[in-house]
Amino acid sequence: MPELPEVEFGRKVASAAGLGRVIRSLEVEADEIVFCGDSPRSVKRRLKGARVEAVHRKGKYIWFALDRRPWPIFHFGMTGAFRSPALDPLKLASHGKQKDTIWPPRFAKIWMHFDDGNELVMTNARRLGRIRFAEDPRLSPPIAKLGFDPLLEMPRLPQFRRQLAARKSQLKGLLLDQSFAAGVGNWIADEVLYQAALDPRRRAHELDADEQKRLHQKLRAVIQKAVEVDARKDRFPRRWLFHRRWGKQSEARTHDGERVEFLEIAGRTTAWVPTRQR
DNA sequence: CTCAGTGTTCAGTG
DNA sequence: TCACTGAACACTGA
Repeated sequence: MPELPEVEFGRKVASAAGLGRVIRSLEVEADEIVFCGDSPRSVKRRLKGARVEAVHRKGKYIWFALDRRPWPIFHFGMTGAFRSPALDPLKLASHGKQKDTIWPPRFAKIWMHFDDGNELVMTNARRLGRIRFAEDPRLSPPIAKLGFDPLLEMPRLPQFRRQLAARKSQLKGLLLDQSFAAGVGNWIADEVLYQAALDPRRRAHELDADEQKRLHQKLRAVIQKAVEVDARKDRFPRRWLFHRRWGKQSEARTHDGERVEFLEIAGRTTAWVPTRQR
């Protein structure tokens, strides 16, 4: 589920639930993997009684600015999410008529109760997500190494051109590299390359001026649009490759009837349209 | 029962 | 150092 747009929606959920409020109490799963070795007791000690002064995101990471340190950092892995009755994606997606109104949701790893009665849960079914603490998240290991966030700090074209010229990797691999563009994941990389009409195997440094410009424009546009609709797939434009890429079906076609093919690049399934991407 | 998978990290190779 | 690959992580859901 989570690439930049989904994580940004998670930030909104956390913000709606907890911004400006005090964490009065919390339940914490004993999970050494997800909590990076921290015990439930130490997680509670750090969070209980703290006020959430801001909810930040960079790339696929979310962290809280609390009124005391250290601050918690959340990463969803492949299956995590924030859930809150204050802003529930499942309710939104089904116009309120969802059978999945179980609370707390399955696979809850941390369940925060705020002083006004609001609640926030982070779920993580496959345990590839992480919750860790840092004195200054923006300056510490995972987040400090990230490249630009395409929603918040998209470089201007001249600088983007220089960054491309400095990289010899394949475009697909480059877009997935979080130290280049933070928050791009597998489907966004494919969508951007499809819309920019670029072969995912092309090398970054060999793009011509027009190709650089298309990549720059589509990277920004795809992410902006997905964020604008709160990462709701049913609201992604109908002509996006996104709707056609799942299941590796040999008969897959684009909106315009072009053949969708599949490659493995950088260890990930890559959907692309050879008749269009050069 | 098998297996892909929307993510990250690390060891190993060239 | 860079570029890249493969494996590991963990476990659901098809």
